[in-house]
Amino acid sequence: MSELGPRYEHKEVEKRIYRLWEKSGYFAPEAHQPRAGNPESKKTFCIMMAPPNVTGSLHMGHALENTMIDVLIRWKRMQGYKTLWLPGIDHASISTHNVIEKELKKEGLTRFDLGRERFLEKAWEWKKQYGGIILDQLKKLGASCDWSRTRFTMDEKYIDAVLTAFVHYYKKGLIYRGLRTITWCPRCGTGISDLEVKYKEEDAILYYIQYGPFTLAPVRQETKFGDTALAVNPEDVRYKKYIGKEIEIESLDVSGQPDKPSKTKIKVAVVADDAVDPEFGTGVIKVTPAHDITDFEIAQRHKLPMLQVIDEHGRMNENAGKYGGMKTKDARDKVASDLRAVGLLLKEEPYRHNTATCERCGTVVEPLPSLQWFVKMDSLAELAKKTVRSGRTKILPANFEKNYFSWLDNIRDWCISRQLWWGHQLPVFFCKKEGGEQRVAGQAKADQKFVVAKEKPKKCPICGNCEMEQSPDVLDTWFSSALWPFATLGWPEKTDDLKKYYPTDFITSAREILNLWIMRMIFSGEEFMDKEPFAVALIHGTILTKEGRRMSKSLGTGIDPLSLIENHGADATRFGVVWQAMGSQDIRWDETSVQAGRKFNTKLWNIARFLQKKTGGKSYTTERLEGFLNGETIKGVFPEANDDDLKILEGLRATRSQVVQYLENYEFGQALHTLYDFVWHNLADKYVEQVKTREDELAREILHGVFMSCLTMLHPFMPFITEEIYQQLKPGELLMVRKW
RNA sequence: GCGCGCUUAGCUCAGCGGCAGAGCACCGCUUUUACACAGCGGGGGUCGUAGGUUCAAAUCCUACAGCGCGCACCA
Repeated sequence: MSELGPRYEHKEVEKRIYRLWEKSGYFAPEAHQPRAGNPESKKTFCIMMAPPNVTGSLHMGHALENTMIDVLIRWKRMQGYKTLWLPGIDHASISTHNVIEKELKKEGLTRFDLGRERFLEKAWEWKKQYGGIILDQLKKLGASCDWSRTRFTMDEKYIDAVLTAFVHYYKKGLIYRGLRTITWCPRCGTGISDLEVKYKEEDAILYYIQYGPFTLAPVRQETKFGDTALAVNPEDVRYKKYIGKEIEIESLDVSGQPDKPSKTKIKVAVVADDAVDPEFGTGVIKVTPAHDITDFEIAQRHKLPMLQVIDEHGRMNENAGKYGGMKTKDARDKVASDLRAVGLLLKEEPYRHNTATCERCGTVVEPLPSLQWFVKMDSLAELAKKTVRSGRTKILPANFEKNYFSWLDNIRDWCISRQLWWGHQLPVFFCKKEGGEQRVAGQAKADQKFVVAKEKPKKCPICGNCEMEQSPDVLDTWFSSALWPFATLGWPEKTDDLKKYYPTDFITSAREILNLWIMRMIFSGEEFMDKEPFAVALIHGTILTKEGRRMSKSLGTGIDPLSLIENHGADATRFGVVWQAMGSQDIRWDETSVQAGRKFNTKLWNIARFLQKKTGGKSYTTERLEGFLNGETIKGVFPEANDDDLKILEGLRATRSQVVQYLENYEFGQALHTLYDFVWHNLADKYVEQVKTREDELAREILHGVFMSCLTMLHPFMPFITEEIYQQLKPGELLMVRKW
C-alpha cells in the first residue's frame, strides 16, 4: 500500500487506470469467472452501442448516452453478470457524402467530377484516418466496451448480412421497385425518406387563382403545369355537381413568348377524395401527382396521369414550356406575375407554413417522380407493434409508446434506395444491353427486368451473354443499422455469440431515433431472429444549451465533452452529465454540475486519506458489514455498536437499497444524487467527525467498510477515481469486478 | 390542427397528497492535521394563473396562459 498524495491528479490517473482495465481483459465477457454461490454468474447482460457516424466526433449526446450505458454495464459486471458492451461505427451514407463533398467543393469539384471509384477510395481513406477517433474519445470517457468486438457497418461480414436481408425481403415479396413520387433533395442528388425531412417555418404567400368555376389558393403555383386533375371532398355540397365531370378552365399558356403572358383553355377532370379538407382554403385542390406526395396518392386512387414539370436539379423542365429551365423559386414569382397580367390572379394573402428541407444539407426538397426501391411496411409494422404490445420490448418512459404506435399506424412504404455511392450497393443486377438500371422517369421502364442475388450472376438471364450491371444505388443507412443487434454478433451465421447475447438487454436513444432506428431494429429482429432485439428501449433527454437552444457545432453553441474531460476529468464529466439526467427531460446544460463532480472527487480523495491515516493502512475484512447489508440485524453483527455506528450503518443500508431501486428503473440521476448525499453529508460530515475522537477498533472497521461500500456503489458512475483509491487501499484487486 | 412534456430559490433542477429541497451563486464566522475544490451557520420561494376534490395540494382533477418536442398540414 502506498500513501495517497495530497491531490487527485485526474490526467495521470485516468491514463494509467484505463490501461490497467484493458490489460485485465475484463471488458470482454469471457474474463468473468463464475462466483461461488452467485446465481448471476451464468447470466449475460449485453448492450449494443448506438454506432456513431464515421463522420462524428464526441458530442454531449454521446457522452450522456454512453455514460448511462457504462453505468449499467459496470453495475451488472460487478454483480457478476457476463457483460458485453459491443462498440461500433456506422458508415453514415449521406452524412459522409456531405462531409467529403464539402471538402471537394473547396477544390471546386463535385463528386461527379471524381467519379464513383475515386470517390469511394477517398471515402475509405477518410474512414481509415478519422473513423476510429470517436471510439478513442469514448475510451477517455471510461467506456468499458469490449473493443475486440468492434464492428463497422461496411465490414465484409456486415455487408453480407445486409445483402442477405435484402435478398430475404425480396424473395418474400416485401421489396419492390416502383415509380413513385418521392422526396428528392436536389443538392444531394438523391431521394430521401420521410424521416430525413426537416420542416422549417417560412413566410409565404397564398395565391388565389381563378380555376374555371373554382378558386384555388396554392403557394407553389409553378407546379400548376403538372396538374392532371382537381379534387374536392366527396361530402362537400358546394362542389358535388362537378364530381366526375370534366370542366374547361382558363390557364396560362406555356407555349407563347416568354415576356408576353397569354391565356389558353384546358380541360381538367374533377375527382372526389377524402384527403381533401373542405375546411381549408377554398376546399378545392389541384392535383399534381408528380410533385406532391399526397397528390400522388390521390392520383393512384383515381388512376390519374402523372406529368413531371420539375427536374432533379430543382428546375422547371420542358413540360413547363417557356418556364422551362427556371429555378422553381423564380418560376413561382414569374407565374404569379403572369397570372396577374392575364387577370387570373384574384388576390394574394400572406401565409406562414412549413417548408420541407433536407435534414442533412438544409436545401428545400422537391417531391419528384422517380423509380426507387421500397420495403412494404404493412406486415413489418404489424411485427413492430406486436413486440411492444406484448411487452417483450418495453419503451420507457411508457408515454412514448403512443408516438410509436401512431407512427406505425400511419406508416408509408420505406424508400430504401439512395442515389449515392458510399454504402451498400443494391444486390440487384440489370442487363447491360438494356443499359443497366434506368431510373429517371420518362425514359424509365418500371417493368424493367433484373436479378436479385448476393452475387453477380455469371450469365445474364435476360440477353443470355452480357456482363450484368449492378444497380448503382446504395441502401438507406438505416437499412443496415436496422440489423445492428444481430449482425454485430455474426448473423446470418449461427455463431456462439448470437446464441449467448441475443436478445440484448437494453438500448437508449434520443426521441427522434425511436422511429428512425429503434422501430426498424424491432421489426428486423422479429423478421430475422424471431425475437425482439432488446428488452428495454429507454428514451433520454436532449442536452440543450443553458438558454434552451439546440447544441450545434455550426452555431458554435456546442459544449465539447473532451475539453470537459481535459479540464475536470472524466469522472467529473460523467458526474455532471448523470447529475442532470433526470428521466427523459431535456437537459439545459449547467456546467456547475461538473464543478460539483470535481469537488466530489476531492471529497472522496480526502475521505480516503483520512481513512488511511486513521487505520494506518490496515485492511479489514468486510464479512460483518456484508452480513448486515444482506439483512442481518445490526445488534447481531455488531453487538458493540453505539448510536453513531447504528446511524451510519442504517444509512448505508437504506442508501444501497435505494440506489439499486433507482438503477433498476434506469433513474441514473436520482441514484447519483442519493449516493452523493449519503457520502458527503452522512459519511464525511458526520461519521468521519465522530470517528476522530474515537480510538476503538470497531469505529475503524465500520469507517473502512462503509467507505469501501460507497466506492463500490460509486464505481459505475465515477470509475477512475474509485478504482484509483481502491488500488491504493487494496492493491492487487480490481474494483471493477468487486462484488456489488 | 392532433398528441406528449415542462412551468418550484438569482441560475440549473429534484420532490409528485401530510412542516418547501439539492448543486452552483450569495452573506457571516472558522485556517481545529482528511479536505478552504473545506467546515459550521445564514438569507432567499404566496411551487405559471384561475377554479375544484380533500381534514390536508407544489403534489390529484378541470380550464387558461407561456415554452419545448413529436406527428400532420403546407391545396
